[in-house]
Amino acid sequence: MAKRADARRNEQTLLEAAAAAFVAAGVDAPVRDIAARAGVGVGTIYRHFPTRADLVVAVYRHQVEECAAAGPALLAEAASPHAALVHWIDVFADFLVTKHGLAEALQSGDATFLSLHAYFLDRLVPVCADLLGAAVASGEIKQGYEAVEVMHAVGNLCIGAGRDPRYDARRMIGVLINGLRVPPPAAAG
Amino acid sequence: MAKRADARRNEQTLLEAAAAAFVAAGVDAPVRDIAARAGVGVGTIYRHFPTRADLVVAVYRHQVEECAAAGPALLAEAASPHAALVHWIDVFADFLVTKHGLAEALQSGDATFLSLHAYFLDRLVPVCADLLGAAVASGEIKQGYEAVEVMHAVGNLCIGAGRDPRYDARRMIGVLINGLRVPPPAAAG
DNA sequence: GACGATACGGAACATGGTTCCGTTTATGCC
DNA sequence: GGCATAAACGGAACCATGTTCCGTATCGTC
Repeated sequence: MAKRADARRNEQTLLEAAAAAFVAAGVDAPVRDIAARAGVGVGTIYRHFPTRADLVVAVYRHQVEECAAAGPALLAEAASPHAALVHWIDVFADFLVTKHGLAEALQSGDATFLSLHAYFLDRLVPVCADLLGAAVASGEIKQGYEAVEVMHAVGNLCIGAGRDPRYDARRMIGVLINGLRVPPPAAAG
Repeated sequence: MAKRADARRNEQTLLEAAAAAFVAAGVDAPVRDIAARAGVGVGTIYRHFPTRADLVVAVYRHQVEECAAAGPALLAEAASPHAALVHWIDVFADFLVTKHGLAEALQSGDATFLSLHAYFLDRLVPVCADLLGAAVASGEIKQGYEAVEVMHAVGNLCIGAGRDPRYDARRMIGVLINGLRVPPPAAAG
């Protein structure tokens, strides 16, 4: 038999409650808070989403998929592979920066978030690898850098964005990507 | 009256126990563990080090001071301000990378570590600012970047070092710093 | 409407930080 | 040395949070 109707309803309610809680308190929002928002018991959360990572992935799956889909699209549209790469990384960084605590969770090393990390990598590293490869092939980016390390670095640079007004994650990501260019790089300010 | 002798002894014991616990379990080592290592009650820890940040700062103070002192020394010795900057950042990154969980704690945003963050910034940002300023003055580094953001970025890039063998924090820091060079940058591999 | 499978709720448990206070110990004084 | 006092100690108790478990309620079917 398929899932029961109430279960399906609860799963949806939970996703909305979790999304709201994540906005309000970050992806570490207490389980009890999420349960309370959804009007269910904590047991119900664990039944639908055995680990916190499952819940986070479920909440952000759409956006991760959009980000993944944006890669080939940008490569097709943009003026150059390098431009596509820069733009895509901007999309990726936007996503991380606007999700309170997500960048931290991704890199926390906390076992709770291991499968979250894995999902992001599985889904986005191949996309990034294509962009990076194209930019290398076009002679704009140095070869020898792996997509996974670039993603890791960009993800790291997103940490703390919005906490300290003196730190602009996108600006530093720009510096990093500039450091990947083959000389001479654009004299970006 | 000065501090009691047993108190002084305990403080020392605690510092050693904490250092050992930090090596074994990272800077988030449970308070009870540290207390057990030192053979004291948890209350004793809180009396000597009201916040976890105080304890961490006490444990690493020497090394932070050494790092701060290395700045002017490198500037005096190195072939160029840029070389001094690169070398100093390497020293700083080494420090963070070898202290399990320290980079994460610094950027966690957790209130527990706020004063730790503040101590690092107070102590090291001015040093970095001097190096950066010298490298800008010598025409090797683009102007317009603040020491605090560079430090923040470098600290961020140290997160996860040693957890994923595919990620080499120093390599990515190298890319970042290369991105700060005035064109043309060295064609570093 | 009754029955079995499914799902639910929330108490109970585990873990880790933090507080508090009764007890112990060091120190200065006689 | 013995005592009074302040300082310091230990660890139980408390709080917050994640996680498990099972008695109860609900759904879907016959």
